[in-house]
Amino acid sequence: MLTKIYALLSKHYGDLNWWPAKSPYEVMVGAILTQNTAWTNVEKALANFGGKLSPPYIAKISGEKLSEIIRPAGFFRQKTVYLKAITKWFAKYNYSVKTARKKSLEFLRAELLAVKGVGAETADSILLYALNLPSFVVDAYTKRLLTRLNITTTLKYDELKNLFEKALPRDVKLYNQFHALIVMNAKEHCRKKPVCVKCPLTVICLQQ
DNA sequence: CGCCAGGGCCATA
DNA sequence: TATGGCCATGGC
Repeated sequence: MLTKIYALLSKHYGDLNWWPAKSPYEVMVGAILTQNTAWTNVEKALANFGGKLSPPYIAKISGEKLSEIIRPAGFFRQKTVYLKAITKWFAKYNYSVKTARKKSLEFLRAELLAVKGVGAETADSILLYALNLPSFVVDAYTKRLLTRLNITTTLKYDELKNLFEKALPRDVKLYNQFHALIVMNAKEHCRKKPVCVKCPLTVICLQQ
């Protein structure tokens, strides 16, 4: 079923090439800023950096200034702490993705989960979209899709993640594209309507 | 005006 | 383990 969903979405939307960011570090920052927050607000916060967004900059800037910059993204006090924390983690690898990738996916995931402000989804987003490692990302859109298609309603994060990873080839490009497709599809269609007329998944919806 | 958005932390039972 | 309160802005 998941394979079919992927095929339908991919055929309809084509290659999306996520994540919308200029650098791996910007992916990390975006992943934290978008926690329970509309992406449009994240864009405002990112724009406030005025092109100065970099690990050393975040490392040295004061919490007060950082809070002002990211204010539009909401939850700015905690996210200030989180950004400092993820940057401190990245410093262990000299702010280098190449260096970080010398460690295993499992090791890095455990490290990320130990960072304050980094939960399962944020960790997987960073692993997949910043470090290019095959860790499937489950988010609110993913859960909503599976619910809408009556596939599952009760599975927890790791269970959902395993569901996808067992059903699909362990491939970074595929994980990247699939999650991007789910987000794209979710943003394009009303989340509450059970019937999606113009949705590429209509074929599946009508089987319910 | 109320609802919600690409979560996660923490206290409590 | 599993709920619930909390965090905050901006679009609709």
